[in-house]
Amino acid sequence: MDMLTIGDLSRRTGVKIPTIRYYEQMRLMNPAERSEGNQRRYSRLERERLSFIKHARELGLTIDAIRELIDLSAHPERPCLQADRIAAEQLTDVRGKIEKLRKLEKELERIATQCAGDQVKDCYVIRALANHQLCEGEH
Amino acid sequence: MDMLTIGDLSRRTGVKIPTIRYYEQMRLMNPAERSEGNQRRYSRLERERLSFIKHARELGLTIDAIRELIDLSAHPERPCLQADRIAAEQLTDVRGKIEKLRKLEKELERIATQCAGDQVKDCYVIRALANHQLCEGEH
DNA sequence: CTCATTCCTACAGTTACTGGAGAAATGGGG
DNA sequence: CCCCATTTCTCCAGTAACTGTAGGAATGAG
Repeated sequence: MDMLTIGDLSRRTGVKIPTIRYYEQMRLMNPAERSEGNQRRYSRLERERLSFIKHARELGLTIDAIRELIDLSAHPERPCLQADRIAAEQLTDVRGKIEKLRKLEKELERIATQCAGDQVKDCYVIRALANHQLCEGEH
Repeated sequence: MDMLTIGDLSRRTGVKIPTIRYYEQMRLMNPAERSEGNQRRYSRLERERLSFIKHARELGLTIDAIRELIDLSAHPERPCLQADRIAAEQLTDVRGKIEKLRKLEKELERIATQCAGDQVKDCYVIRALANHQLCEGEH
C-alpha cells in the first residue's frame, strides 16, 4: 500500500501543505498515520477525503458544513435530508452572491469607462465614489 | 456646526461603531476631533468620507485600494490614470468572481435537485462531493 | 556518510471587522 | 446640582480559512 508523504498528497490534490495540516487540526481529516520519524503518511482513502474537502470548499461550503457532511456520510442509514438542506442553502447563498456582484459589475462598468478628465479633480471614479447620487441603481 | 457623536454617525451612515474606529485605526478616516471628555466628534465632511468608504467597500474595494483613492483625491492635480486603474482592476476581479460563482451554481443545482435516495448512502449530494467524476464541468 | 530536500511543531500574520470588559463621559429629569 | 441610564472610551480577544516563518529533525539519493 503506497503511502504518500504530505508533500505528495499536496501535489496530487492541489491542497497546500499547511492547509492539509490545518484541516487535520480542524478535524476534517483524521489524525494521519505517522512514520518512524513522526512524519505524516497518507493512504488512498485519505486522498479521496481530501479531494472531497477540496471540492466542497470550491463550492463555497464552510469548514463546519463540510464537517457536518462528513459526519453524515459516516452514518449512511440516516435520511439524507440534511445533506440536501446543506446543498440547498449553499445554492441560495451562491445565487445571492451572483446577484450582488452583477450590480457591482454594472456600476463599475459605468465608473471605469466614463472618466473624461485627465486630472483627479475631474475623475469620474473619484466623483462616483464620493457622490452616491451618481449611482443609478439602489443599494 | 452640528458635530455628530460616533453613535449618530453610525446611525446616519449605517457603519457600525467599532468599524468606524477600525477605519480610523487603518487610517481611512483621519483621527477624529475630540470633546472635552475625549469622545469623538464628527463634522459633515467626515460623514461624507465615511459614506465614500462604505460605498467603496460595498463595491468590493479593499481597504488598501480605498486608501489609495483617498490619497489620490487629496492631490487633485495628479492624472487620474491610477483611479481608472483601480476601478478597472476591480471590474476584472468582479467578473472573475461572477464566472466562478456561475459554475458553482450550475453544479449545486444539479447536486441539490437530483437526490433520489432517502438515505445518506444513496444521497446524490454526498456522492457528488465524494466523486468528482460526477461533475460535468472542469475545475 | 553527507547533504539537499522535505518534514515537524508552534506561533505569528493576514483581512475586515465584531464583540466584550471595565471605566469614564454625557445629558435629561427631579 | 445630583442621579442615573445611555453612550463612549481603550484595550484586548476572537472570527474564517488559511499562509508564512523559525528552528530543528527526518528522509533518501549519491
